[in-house]
Amino acid sequence: MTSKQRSAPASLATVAAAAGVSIATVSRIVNGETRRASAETIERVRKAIAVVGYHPNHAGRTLRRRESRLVAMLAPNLDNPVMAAIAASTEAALRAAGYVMILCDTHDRPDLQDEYLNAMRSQVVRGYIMVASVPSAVLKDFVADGAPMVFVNRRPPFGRGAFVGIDNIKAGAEAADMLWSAGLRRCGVLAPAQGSSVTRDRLKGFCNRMRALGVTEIPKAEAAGRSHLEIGYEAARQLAARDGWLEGLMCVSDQIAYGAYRLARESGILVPERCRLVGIDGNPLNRWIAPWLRSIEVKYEDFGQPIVELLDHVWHGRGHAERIMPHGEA
Amino acid sequence: MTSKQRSAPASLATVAAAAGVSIATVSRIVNGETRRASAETIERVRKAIAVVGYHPNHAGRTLRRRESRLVAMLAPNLDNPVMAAIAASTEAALRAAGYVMILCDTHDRPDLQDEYLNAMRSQVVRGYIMVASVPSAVLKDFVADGAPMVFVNRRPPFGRGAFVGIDNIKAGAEAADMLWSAGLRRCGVLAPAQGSSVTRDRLKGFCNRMRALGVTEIPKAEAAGRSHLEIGYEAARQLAARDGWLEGLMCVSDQIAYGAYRLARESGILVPERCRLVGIDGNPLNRWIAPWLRSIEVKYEDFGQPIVELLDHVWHGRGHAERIMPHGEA
DNA sequence: CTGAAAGCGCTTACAG
DNA sequence: CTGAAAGCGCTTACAG
Repeated sequence: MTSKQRSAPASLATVAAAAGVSIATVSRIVNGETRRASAETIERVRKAIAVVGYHPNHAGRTLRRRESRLVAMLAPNLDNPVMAAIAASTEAALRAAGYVMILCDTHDRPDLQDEYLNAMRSQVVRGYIMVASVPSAVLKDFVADGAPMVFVNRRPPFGRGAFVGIDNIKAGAEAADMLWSAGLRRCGVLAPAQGSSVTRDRLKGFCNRMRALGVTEIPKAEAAGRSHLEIGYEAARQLAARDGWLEGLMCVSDQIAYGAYRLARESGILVPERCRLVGIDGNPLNRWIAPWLRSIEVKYEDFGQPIVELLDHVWHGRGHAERIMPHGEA
Repeated sequence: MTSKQRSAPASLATVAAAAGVSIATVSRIVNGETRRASAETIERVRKAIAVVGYHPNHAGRTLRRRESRLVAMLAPNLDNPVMAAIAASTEAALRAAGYVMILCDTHDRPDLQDEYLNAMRSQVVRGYIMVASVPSAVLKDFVADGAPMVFVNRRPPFGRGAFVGIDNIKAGAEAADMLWSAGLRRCGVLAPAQGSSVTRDRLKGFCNRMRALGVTEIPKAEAAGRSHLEIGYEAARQLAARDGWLEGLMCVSDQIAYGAYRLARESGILVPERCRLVGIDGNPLNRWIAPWLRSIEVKYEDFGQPIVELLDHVWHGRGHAERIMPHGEA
């Protein structure tokens, strides 16, 4: 109701002039420094703010305070549902704490990660949330500098750092149990080639458990690809070509299971009757359109809260804590 | 290799002192104002920048220039794959043009949309990309103020504005053709209750085409719910209870089709043999795990480029253009 | 209870 | 080719 067409935006000075007080006073009131200020002045300033249509300019505040309310999240691959769930919940938790999240898509590339880290530093962001980070030169510098960071899913590639994620070894073991308890003995694993620590731990947990159960041979296929969907398809193809269709396949992620499913369907293999698929992640879509998939469920929509808590720890210099999130079957 | 542990970051002044020149000179060189400057000075400054580990502080620049390189995208519901695809492609296009995107999740709520619009203005963002915006008080003010905006998918709720989206009426008509050409005559539609213009147009296009083909009765179910998945499930339930299972169902979005699929499966109805489902959006996941769904494909990953182009138009005062994106069958 | 003043880091006309 | 200076909007010790 107040704004003028494209005129210069109102500043503290505008308000001060309109209210007949100093900008210091306006600043205090804007910032809720209400305890020392006469009720009358407060009222006059509030009115002036409404009249001139004042909105604070964070560039000024950031410059002065040498810190902003911005928090950067760097994540690979926005269209991965796991990332989307983490991003959505973190965004909500940060907003509740009075912060604004900047979401950067690194495409899992070290060069883009570095570009964004630099860009975010230039924005004077207050913290960095690294989801599935990748080793890179600038990241190394940031860690060495003690930049406030929380790592999610993948552990920090350099030194120590706050971390939120699940126990992937345990998750892998439970995937093994799923297949075993269904009576399946000849099972294989599908994974991305040169996977992250997440992949490695899930594989390790699975294989160790299987061996503990007495299974000595665990056929494995690793493939490269632009997405886990393609990786799953290709890895399943390699495995089927080599060992035929096994009774069960443990897929390192649900998306890999989707890829394997497609090949099975195209090959006339019934899932889960002829070949059972087990995944990890618990994509919420499963119960709607992939009822054939059993999966170790991870509640990524619960990650936001602990992520923000750990960031708070780091800000207060309380060291690098960890939050190992629970997971279940689904 | 240069950064010190948590010391104050280097500023232009630091560099200037180290290089023995004025901060004006450093500023020019940092900004590539290289034409007027001796090669020797440039070299000296470059060296000093590396030595002190200088990185620009955008708060200072923004304050001075009264504009930033930040662009805000406000979108409902980050975990909707349609939004994810639009966000990812826009982010890439903006980055290529030298901007940084801030992604805000409005949860389709007017109050959050307003909160974010205000917050983004405080960040001095240079433009606003409103994906599926909702009518709200602050949005109205922004539009009246002539804030640089591009609307995506849903048309601007107030006045005129730049727009990127598809021809939803045509898409609805083509969905009708899909069912008709498969020989199906008794078909219904599933939609969200109180849908947006997108929903209305898709419905309108579908019904008009069906009527043109001689179909007089088009059973329709509209349901409310937290997600299109639930809406699809519930709408299908209502329709089946009222009219039994029809030969075909046109679902206003793929997610609605997923919901309907779940009910069909639970009801022992074979899809697509007994009941054919047609959706709109062309979720890339379909070819992997939902081969039973035919869908009008929209290339949301192509939206980023035109969105940034229109933003550019607006910035240069070239008025409010539109880009109607193509769609196809899939 | 309130204000004058310094200064955060940067850009940019202006002078030389 | 380079620099001194003003000023963007804000916060905050300090003085009163």
